[in-house]
Amino acid sequence: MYATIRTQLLMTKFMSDTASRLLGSIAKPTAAFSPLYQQIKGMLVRALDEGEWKPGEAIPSEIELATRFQVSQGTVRKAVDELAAEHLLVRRQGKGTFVATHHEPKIRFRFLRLAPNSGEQQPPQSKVLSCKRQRASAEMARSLGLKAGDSVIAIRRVLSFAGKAAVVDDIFLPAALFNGLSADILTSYVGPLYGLLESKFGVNMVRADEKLTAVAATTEFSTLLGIEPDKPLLKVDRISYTYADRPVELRTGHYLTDHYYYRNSLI
Amino acid sequence: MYATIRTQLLMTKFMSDTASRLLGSIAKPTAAFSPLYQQIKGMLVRALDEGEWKPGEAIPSEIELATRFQVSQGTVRKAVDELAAEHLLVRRQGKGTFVATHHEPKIRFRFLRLAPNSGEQQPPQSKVLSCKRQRASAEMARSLGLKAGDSVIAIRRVLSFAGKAAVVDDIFLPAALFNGLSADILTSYVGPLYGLLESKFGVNMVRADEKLTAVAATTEFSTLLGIEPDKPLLKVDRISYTYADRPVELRTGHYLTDHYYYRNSLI
DNA sequence: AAGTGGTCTAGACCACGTT
DNA sequence: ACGTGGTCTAGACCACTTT
Repeated sequence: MYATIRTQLLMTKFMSDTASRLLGSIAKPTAAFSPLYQQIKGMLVRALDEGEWKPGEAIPSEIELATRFQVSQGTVRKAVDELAAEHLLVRRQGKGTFVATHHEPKIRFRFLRLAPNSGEQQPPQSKVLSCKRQRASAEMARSLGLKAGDSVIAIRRVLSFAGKAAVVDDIFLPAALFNGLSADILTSYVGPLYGLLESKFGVNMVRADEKLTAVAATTEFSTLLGIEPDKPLLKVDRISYTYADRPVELRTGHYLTDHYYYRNSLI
Repeated sequence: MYATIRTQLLMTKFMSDTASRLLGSIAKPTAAFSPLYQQIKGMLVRALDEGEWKPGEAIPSEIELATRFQVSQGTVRKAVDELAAEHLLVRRQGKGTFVATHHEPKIRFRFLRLAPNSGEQQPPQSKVLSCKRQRASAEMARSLGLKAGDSVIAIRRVLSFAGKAAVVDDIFLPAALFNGLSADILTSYVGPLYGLLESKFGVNMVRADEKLTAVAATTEFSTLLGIEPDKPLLKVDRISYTYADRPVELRTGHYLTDHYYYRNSLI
């Protein structure tokens, strides 16, 4: 099976020196060529997307993958290196390479960029206010790659640190992917939402884009956060993506930044 | 000279298989070991910091560096790869490896994360309001690694897009590093501030940390931005670093996010 | 001792840009 | 034609973890 893939790869995409040796210089390099390690990276992502290995599990060793794909260990290595840099995989020397999971202590809440002005970082408490099924708006459907009128699950929750409300989240998920998700399930679950979505629904968030603006608190948000109206809030619009860049979550957060700030690094 | 360095590296840090072959198995690996490519990366950063190669210039080819450091091309490659990933260097196939510069069109304003809600991204106009020399506050001195009472240059400017004011920046630079910087120089210069600091003062910003909060506009900022008081603004506190993680700039921006947003990617 | 990822080397050849 | 970075291979050995 893999030998077939290999041949196809080489024929359509790239002439490795091995192939040159084997086949002679028959074919010219094509206009758009993609290196072997990129193709292998793509195949690994597809395997992750199809759930061949679940979050937290080990993927096959480099040597094993190398024999499977009929390439050298170094080529597999480069593919895995990039996936590790993108946090799809986690390497552990001496143990193996694992599918990244939102349950891991070091990764938990890694998409939550709020840090306290003083004191230690601590995990938030989540209180679910509502979880309703509704029709996607036109813009929502477009962002999530849904058809107009498809169902989404709308969640509203409040995050608190040390008992003080700091964030109101409005979360929208394609109902087709998260069938059965309810307020009860959300409430009874401890840990990050993305951990739940990963374990119970097999959808692993790996990347997100955010748009930040400053807005005045509406009366709605001011009551939810226990602050006076018109107080400035940090509004965070997020689109989250799973493997292969499929958008699967829309989220708007309203952050109270009196005692917390949104941290970012520019490189 | 390089042979000496090489020997020292090997003795203190790491036993390459070459070294093992040469020296036999005399020394045991030390507790804290740093791979060769990391050491070479460090030496390259030091060279950049000392200005051995200026922004925009090419550094020596990989083969040249390999013979200099007495390692294989692959080891140099790994060091350069990491520096390219951190945007200290820029690789160009067929041409060479270059020191990253803020003048490059693709890099210009890469620390400015404001994007328009609609329409094309465009470069900002800068209007310098003041440029004064003053004493660093205690906290400022601490952040910049200065002694209490050292001089800093304080710059206030307004950035506009399509003639509309969008940002007020308050910038603080160690006077010792930027002697002679004046409002005139700032005003007569076209392009990003970091480009000027790089060309005229030899200080290249490579990394920055930001803290974002939402605040109400004071009367001061509301007049500068031409908006009503108490309007929500995005406050961005930034510390910028040059090579080897030395902090060299403190900056607070107040962003009007009516028509622009702060974009961010979580990975 | 065995298995995994991590480092390093040496050599071949490809793709890209310049001469 | 040549020099640069980019890819790929094969093999050795190191560091870390588990058996």
